[in-house]
Amino acid sequence: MSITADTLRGNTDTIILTLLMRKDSYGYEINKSVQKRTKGEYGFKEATLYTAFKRLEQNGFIRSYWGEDGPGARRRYYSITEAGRRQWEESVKDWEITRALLDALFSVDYDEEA
Amino acid sequence: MSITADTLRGNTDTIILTLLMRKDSYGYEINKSVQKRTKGEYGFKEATLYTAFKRLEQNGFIRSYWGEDGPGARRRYYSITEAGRRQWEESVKDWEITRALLDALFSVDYDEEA
DNA sequence: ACGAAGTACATCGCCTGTCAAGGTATTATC
DNA sequence: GATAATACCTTGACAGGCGATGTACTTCGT
Repeated sequence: MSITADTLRGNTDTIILTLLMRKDSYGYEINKSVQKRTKGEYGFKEATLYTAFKRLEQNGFIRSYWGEDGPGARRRYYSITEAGRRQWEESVKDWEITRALLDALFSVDYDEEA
Repeated sequence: MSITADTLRGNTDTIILTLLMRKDSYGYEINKSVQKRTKGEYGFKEATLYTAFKRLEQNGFIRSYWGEDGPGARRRYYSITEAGRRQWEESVKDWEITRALLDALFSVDYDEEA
């Protein structure tokens, strides 16, 4: 696993929730959105993605339904729940805290006597 | 595991390297420094800390030696190697990239059509 | 003198998220 | 009719974090 992916670990769920805040979506599309937002620098491995959906649904943060039969392969759509929105709020706050912690911990200019 | 700890996962090694860039140190002291820098918000679990030392030493990023016998319990000191410094540079660059990725991925204001 | 708390190191075994590898099915393109 | 793209899913292994536990020495309060 690359270092980037390791730092991203555990944020998969929040990334998915962020995209579902916008609109209902399905696995393949969500992954394309991630790739677009990161200019191709990051994308989920499929196994990671579908494990995350399962976890999120089990936790009650998302709900799923099969898309209408149109042309193309069948799609399982996901929508975020109220609990999911609350979880998202918390996770983003948490990210901001963690980001500040790591910025401090990676600083070589820190004054130990402060 | 708290969300914070999960995001921090994989950054343990870099945190340790950062502190060793400053001066040689030992487990207990390193952990105290982490707590000080994060104003008590974060600290390693001992098991995490000592596994990290092992990993870092096996990778050639740090070297260890027993401290002079003084009063108090014996201490195993660690010093960062040249390879460790290079690794640190890379990891911090990586953190900056990942930080930007997550900031983008957690944004609800992102323009999908951009 | 004695017990508690602090300093300091170390290991074992479990848990969790990631991912390589494999599989299924449909549609579009050449 | 083959190839690529779309779309979903599962299994098993791996790696890092951590709870629990153990060792040993020192300091401090009473």
